[in-house]
Amino acid sequence: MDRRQKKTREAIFNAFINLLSKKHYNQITVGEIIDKADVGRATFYAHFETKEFLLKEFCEELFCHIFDIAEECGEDHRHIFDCDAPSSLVLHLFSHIQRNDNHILDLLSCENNDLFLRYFKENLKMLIRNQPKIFENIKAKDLPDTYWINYVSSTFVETVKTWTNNGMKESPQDLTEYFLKMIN
Amino acid sequence: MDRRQKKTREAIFNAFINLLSKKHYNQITVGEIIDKADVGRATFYAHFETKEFLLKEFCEELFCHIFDIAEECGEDHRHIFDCDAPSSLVLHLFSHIQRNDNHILDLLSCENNDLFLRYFKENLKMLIRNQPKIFENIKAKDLPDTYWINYVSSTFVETVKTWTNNGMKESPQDLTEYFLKMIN
DNA sequence: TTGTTACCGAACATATTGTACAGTATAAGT
DNA sequence: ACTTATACTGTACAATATGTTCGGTAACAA
Repeated sequence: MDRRQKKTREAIFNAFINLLSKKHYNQITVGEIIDKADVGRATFYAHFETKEFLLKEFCEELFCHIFDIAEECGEDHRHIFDCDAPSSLVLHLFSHIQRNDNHILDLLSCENNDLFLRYFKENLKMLIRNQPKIFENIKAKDLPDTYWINYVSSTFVETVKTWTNNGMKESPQDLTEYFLKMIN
Repeated sequence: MDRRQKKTREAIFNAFINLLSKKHYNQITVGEIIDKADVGRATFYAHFETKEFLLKEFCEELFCHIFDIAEECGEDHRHIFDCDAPSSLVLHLFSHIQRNDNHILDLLSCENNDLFLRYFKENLKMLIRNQPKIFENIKAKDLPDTYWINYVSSTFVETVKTWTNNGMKESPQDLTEYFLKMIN
C-alpha cells in the first residue's frame, strides 16, 4: 500500500479512536475526525464510504490482531486456536482486554459501544464455532446450535461489559472463574 | 392530561412505532415522524426534547404496561410478581413477546434495537433484583450480585434476540426450557 | 364569555453529509 | 532525471436534518 495512504488511514483511525474514547459514536462527526486527523474532507471519503465503514474496518483490523496476537506470545501460553480447555482460552482473552491491547478498552468503555460489541460477538462466534470440542459441557445441555453459540458469546461479552463498567477490579483469573461458573 | 395533548402524543407514538418497524432507528428523521403523525414540527418538540427522548418515553410506557398486564390476566396465570418459580415468570414473558403485546416485536425486529434492548434489560434487572428468591439456583453459584443479575437478564434478552432473528419457530415453552438449561 | 393552553405552519439559523474540481505534492517506472 | 500515475488539499457546493421562533387559530376549562 502507498505510504501516503497508509499514513492517512492511520491518522484517521487514531483520530477516530481518540474521539471514541471521549464521546458517543453517534455524536462524532466526520468534520471532527478530519480535523483531528488533519486530512482533507475528500480524503476521508476516498478512504471510507461512510463513518460506519470506518468503524467496520477498524474493528476488522482490531479483531484480526487480537485473535492473532497470541501467536507471537511467549511460551507461557500457546496460540489461541491451540487451546484445549475453555479456561485457557477465556483467560487469554480477558488478559488481552485487561492490557488494553489495541485500544480495546477505549472501545469498550465508550458510551455507545453497540456496534463494536456486535463485531466482538461475531468474532467470538466464529471462534466458538471452530472450537466445538472445548465447549462440550455446554453442548451437552442439548440446545440448538444457534442458541448455545449465541449464549456463550453473549455471556462472554456481557461479562466483559460488567467488568469494565465496574472499574475492572477483578483479575482475569476471577473473571475466568465467573465465566465458567455461568456457562457450566 | 389535555385531550389534545394525549391525541398528539399518541399520534407521534404510532407514527414512530410504524416507522420503527420498517427502518433503522438512526435513519428515522423527525420530519418523517411529524409527517406520518400529521402534527406540526413545533408540536413535536413541545412534546419531546429529542428523538432519543421519544424512544425513552415510549419504552417506559411499554415496559410499565408489559410488567403490569399480567394483573388483568385470567386465572391461568397469576401476576408476574407473584410467580414463585422462574419457569412461570419466564414463560409468561416469552408469551407476551410471542403475542406481540404493545408492539414489542416491532421494536425487537428492527435493525437497530440497541436502545430498546438496553431499557428491556434495565427493567428485567429490576424484576430480578426484586425477586431474588426465585433465582436461588444461580445465586448458589456464588457470583457477585452485579454479575449474576447482569448474567440472567442478558441471557434472557439474548435468547429472545436469537429467537426473533430465527423466525420464532420455537414455542414459548421451548424457549423457557432453553433458558432454564442455560442459567442452571 | 374569557382567559389559557395546545396546535399550526412557515420561516429561520445552524450543522452535517457527501460530492466536485482545480491545483499541489508524493510515489513509482523508465 | 524525466514522466506519468496516484494521493492529498482546500474550497465550494447542494441536499438534508435539527431545533427554534412567532403570529395566528382552534380547543379547552372556569
